[in-house]
This record gives sequence, structure tokens and C-alpha cells, in this order.
Amino acid sequence: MAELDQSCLDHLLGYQLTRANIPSRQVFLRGLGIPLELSPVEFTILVLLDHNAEVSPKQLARALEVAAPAVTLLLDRLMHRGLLTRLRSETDGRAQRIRLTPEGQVLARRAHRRSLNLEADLVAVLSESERVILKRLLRKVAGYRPKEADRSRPDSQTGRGNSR
Amino acid sequence: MAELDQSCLDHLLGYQLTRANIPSRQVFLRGLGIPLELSPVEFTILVLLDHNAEVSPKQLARALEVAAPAVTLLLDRLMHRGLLTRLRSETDGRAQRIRLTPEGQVLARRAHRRSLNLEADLVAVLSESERVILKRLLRKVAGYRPKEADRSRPDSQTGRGNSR
DNA sequence: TATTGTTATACTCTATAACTATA
DNA sequence: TATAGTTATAGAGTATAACAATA
Repeated sequence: MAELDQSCLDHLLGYQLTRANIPSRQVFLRGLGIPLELSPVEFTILVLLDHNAEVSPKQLARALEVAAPAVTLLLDRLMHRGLLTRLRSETDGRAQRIRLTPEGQVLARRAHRRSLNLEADLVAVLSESERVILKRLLRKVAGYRPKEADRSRPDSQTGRGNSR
Repeated sequence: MAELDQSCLDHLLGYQLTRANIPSRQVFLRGLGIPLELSPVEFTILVLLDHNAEVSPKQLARALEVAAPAVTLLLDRLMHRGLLTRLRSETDGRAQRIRLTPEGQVLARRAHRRSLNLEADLVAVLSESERVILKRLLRKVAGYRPKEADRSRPDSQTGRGNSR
């Protein structure tokens, strides 16, 4: 069966990003996500909680660019697995402090350790200097924020969903 | 409110890819997706159909690395919008040939034209040579395929969903 | 009034299994 | 038996609005 010619989409950075994300995601799932039963966001949350003190759901929502209700659901799931607890902030009665339980900390560290060598095969397609360059360029792109005037709604935090 | 320290995730290429995808996705939605009422995959399908003759759902599933049932649903939607038709292949009674309708072709070309300048602001954070390098490196990463021995199920086409 | 977090809802995407019709 | 495509279903992600409690 003939392969389709996709050159008509080559000019789109977004297309290249999405395509590069496919094997990257597979590598994550096979090497970490499935064995430790963590989705990419769940992994990210656990690691961030372990490396940052006094984290609130609001901070997570900002850091991950995920809408607040989504964070609530994610934290619910991790809490029901006994990986974290929610405490009221002592300085602001509205806010919470999320804390990893001992089990959560063990899992966070195990996952983080595992993540260090996770992409070895994947990035083997690049030279060491290419890896450095790629990450630097991706960070530049990630730092872009549309001008306010361009935004349809100033405070819309549109999700990270990526259906392609 | 304090920003979280995310340096503990810097080593993961997948994390950088996902983060770079966020503004890229916003740019697509605001500049093309919302005005033309096309999701990223729908846009991709229309453009591929316009640039390739005699396309079957199977070919689309392969090209986009989307599971067959998902392709069925995507094509259903585009068909109900009058953008394409499904014809039986004359050489293989099981297969289909997807064809853009005149309206579909008009939209495909309008969308493609619009996509050419879509990311101008986004890629302005990069120099011209950086853009070339970035796309080349992304293509390398996108070309990676895990060794069969690593794959849990040889024919699993895991989706492109990207919840992070 | 504004902010933090939750609930509820609706829609999309994704994954799988089971089915049909053709080969 | 294998392949192309569909149906059905369940789960996860995402966006919005509306709400409670606190500031």
C-alpha cells in the first residue's frame, strides 16, 4: 500500500512537533507510564511535587497549563491511590498545600530515576550536540506567548490536549 | 504566586516537545482551526486528501498513526459536512477511495494557503537557520521507531493523544 | 468583588473488541 | 485466514459555566 506524500505539511512546525511527539510518547509509556501506572501528566505532577515545597493546585494548573477542573480530577485520582494529601493552607483559607505521602514520594523518586535513562534509544538518533541544540530551540518555542491582542479571550488557558 | 521549578523535567525530550506544542497549538487554533472550524487532524486530512490521489482510510490511519476506528469517525464528520465522499475501490471491494467534494477542495486549499503564513509570529523567536535545524532534528526524532522486541504488542498503533 | 477550588456537563480523543464484507 | 472498514463501548482529556468558601 502506497505511503502518502506528506510534504504538503512540512512547512508547519506544529506538524513536526506532533509527529516527533508520537515516538516520544510511546517511549514514555513503554518505559515508565505502563510499568509504573502513570500517565505523562501524573508523572509530571508527582515529580514537580517532590521538587517543590508547598505546591497548590493553582500553581500546578499554571505550570502545566491545564485548566483548574482538570487539576482537581488529576489530584483526586492520585489522592485515591494514596500518593498525596491535600492540606488547607494556614495563611490563605482558600488555598491548599499538596503534599506527597511517603508512598507518593517513593513513587515520584522511582519514576524520576527511571526517567533519566528513559529516552536513551530515542535520542540516539541525534548526536550529543544535536540534543543540546534541539532542547534549546524547543525551549525558545515553548516560551512564545501570543500577543494579548491576538487572544480571543484574555484569560483563556487553553488546554494541552493534542488530538493533532 | 510563586512559579514552580520545572528543571527536574528538563532532561526529558518528551517534556520539551509537549511544552513547545502548547503555543504551537494555540497559534493553529486561533489562526486557522477556529476560523475555519477545523481541528488539527481534520486540517491534516483535508490537506493530505488534496495532495494525494486515491486515498483510502487505511492509508490515512497509517500516515497519521491514528487507529482505524478513529479515522472512521473523523471521515464521518467531514462527510456529513459535505467535504468528502467515500467511493468503493474498483479493484478491491473492501477498500474505499476518499474524494474531496468541490467544497472540500475549496476548504482544503483555503486552509493550506492560510497555513503557509500561520506560524510567522511563533517562529519569529528563531532565526532562519534555527528553523531549518529545528525541523530537521524533529524529523529525525519523528523517524525513530522502537525495536520490535521493545513493543508490547507488535501491531499496536498507539494513538497520538497527548494529555501530557 | 476577586480568587481558590469544586461540581457538573458536554464533547473529543483513544483503545479495544466484535462484527461485516470482501479477498 | 487475513484485510478493510464499521460499530459499540469505555476511559481519559478538555472546556465551560456555575457554585461555595474565603479574601
